[in-house]
Formats: sequence, structure tokens, C-alpha cells
Amino acid sequence: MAIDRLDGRLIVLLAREPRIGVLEASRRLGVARGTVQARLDRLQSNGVIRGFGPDVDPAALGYPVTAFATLEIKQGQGVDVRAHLSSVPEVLELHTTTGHGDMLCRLVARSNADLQRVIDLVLGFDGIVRASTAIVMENPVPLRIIPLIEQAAEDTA
Amino acid sequence: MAIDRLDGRLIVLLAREPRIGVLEASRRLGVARGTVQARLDRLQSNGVIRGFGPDVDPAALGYPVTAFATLEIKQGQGVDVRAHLSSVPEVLELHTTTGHGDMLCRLVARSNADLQRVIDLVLGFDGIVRASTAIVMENPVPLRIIPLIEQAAEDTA
DNA sequence: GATCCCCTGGTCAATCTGACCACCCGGACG
DNA sequence: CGTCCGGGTGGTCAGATTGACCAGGGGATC
Repeated sequence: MAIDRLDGRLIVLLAREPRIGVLEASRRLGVARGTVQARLDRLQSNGVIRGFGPDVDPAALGYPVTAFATLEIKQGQGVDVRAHLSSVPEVLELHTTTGHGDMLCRLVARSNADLQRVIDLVLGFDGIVRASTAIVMENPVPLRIIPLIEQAAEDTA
Repeated sequence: MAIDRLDGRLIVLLAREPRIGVLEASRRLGVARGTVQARLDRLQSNGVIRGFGPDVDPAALGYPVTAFATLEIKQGQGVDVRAHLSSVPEVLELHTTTGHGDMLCRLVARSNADLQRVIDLVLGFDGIVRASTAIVMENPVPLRIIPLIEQAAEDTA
């Protein structure tokens, strides 16, 4: 979808200060409130903005350990493995990929020791041939979207 | 932090229906509005809920291709590599990890062809010895937090 | 038994929302 | 050249929500 500079500024503004309402946003952006409302509606129906769900920190919840596991799947077991993995709460996301592994998943655990339990849970399923796990030490760039927004806004404009 | 069942239900409710306000949430949960307000305040100051930023879909922005790159870094170049990667908008997150690679990053691109440009951008920096990229085909489990919340709420309770 | 913390149920003024409206502008088009 | 149309502007409106209070009730703890 076309994201112009105003859309970009609006999203960035919302990302930086989620609490501000439509009215305040319109003041900051120097446009009429109706404009901001219309843009927001459009961005949401476009699917550019999926929603404003709470941003939960697993670490604060007691799951400070993050790891990525690359899984190799037995031919034809894909569907079952997905179902299995999606039933494990500690699996935060799962992707099927090209390359060495067949799937990549993000895990969290209460501790390094607890990670063993989680990995056992994940692997305790027929259909997974091999797994290799990388524990996250630092997170120099936390999941972000602002720079991409800004680039998209520039590109379109 | 301690997350009891009420906190859990509150977060899940907010995650499912971000639009509802404190008042409606209190009705749904069957507690007083002040209680919900107090819980929310606590969760936010605890850092359990980081905020309510817009949930932006890179695909809808024109970046439908996602990939994960495992990077191997030349000894002592870590800091510079991080700075370099954080300057690339298409790098959505970056982790330092144990295991085969030294870093893992999530990339997006406008197309498979464009991914080449992004990878060249990422690798166009002295200090990265080797990189292996896995393109995401499907995303059977999109980044989620609800199941973990529910488990954490039960564990504490 | 006394104390403390949390939740309850109520009120209040201030604010924001979502919905309208008439009007104006620039670009596209016949 | 004139017209149409989408988008932005500035304004109003009633209704809903927020954030701030308060006194009181329980339950848990010591």
C-alpha cells in the first residue's frame, strides 16, 4: 500500500508515543483532526497497522532466556510438527524456511536450565529429525519498525 | 514479576481486543474499573507491558519477504557490526547468539530480488566473515504471547 | 485482635472520540 | 476550458471514557 510522508510521520509518532490520541496527533503533525482519523482508518483497513495490542516483555514475565532453534523435519510431517509446536506456549513464533533447516522457531524459557525442558518439549515429537539451538545473549537491535516506515514513506513520496 | 490470573486475563483481553478501554475491560473481567486501572498501571511500571505501539505489518508496507541471516563475525568487530546493521532499515532485529554463528538477524525485503540488495547491504561491511541466509516461506505461528501469558498466570497462581 | 493491602462501588470535572457539516483546493479528464 | 472528484480544513455536537477522588468491606498476616 502507498505510504506517504504523512502516514509515515503518523505511524512513527504513534510508535514513539502510543498514548497520544487522535487530537494530540493532529496537533503534532500540523493537520486537521479529521485527516488523522481518516489516515488511521485507512492504515488499519489496509492492514498496515494490524492493531494496538499490548507489547509484552517475556523477560518481565519471568522468561528472560530467548533462543532460536533450527529444526529439520521428516518428510511429510510438516503439518503435525506445526500443530505440535503451536501447542507449546514457549514457542513464540515459527517459520518454515529455505536453507539448511526446514523450520526456525523462537523460544523463551525461565532459565538456561529451563530451556532444556522447553527444548525437550519441542523435540519430544516424532517428525523432528534434528535441531540446533542458538541461545540469545544480547539483543543489540530489538524488534523495530520505525526505520523501515521512514524508508517506505520516502520511497513512496 | 508476579502475574496472577486477573493480570493474565486482562492482558489476554487487551491482546485480543485492543480497542476496548479500561471501562469495558472492567465489565468483561467482572471487577471494578479502579482495579483494572491499578493493574494496568502496575503492569506498565513493572515493564511487563512495554506499551501499546501500533503493530505494523511489513508485508502491507511493501516488504513481503522475510529472511533470517546467521552471521559470523571477525573477532573484536562486534561493536562495529552492530552499528552497521542498526543503520540498515531492513534489519528488523539483531541478536548475538551462542552456537555456530555469532549473530542472527531478521531481514525484510520488497522481493526475492530485492533481498539480494539487502543482503549485500548487510554484508557490505568489513568484519562479517560469513553469512548464511534462510528465506521464510510460511509463518505457521506468528509472533504471539497469549499462550505464554496464560501459562505464566497459572504458574504464579 | 489489630493492621495492612487490595478491591469495591460510587461520584466528579475534563477530555477525547466518532460523527457530522459546508467549503476549498489541486489534479485528472472530456 | 470547464467540470468532477478525492482529500484536506475548520467547525460543531452529543456521548463515552478517563483519571482522580472517597469511604467501606474483606481477607491475609503477624
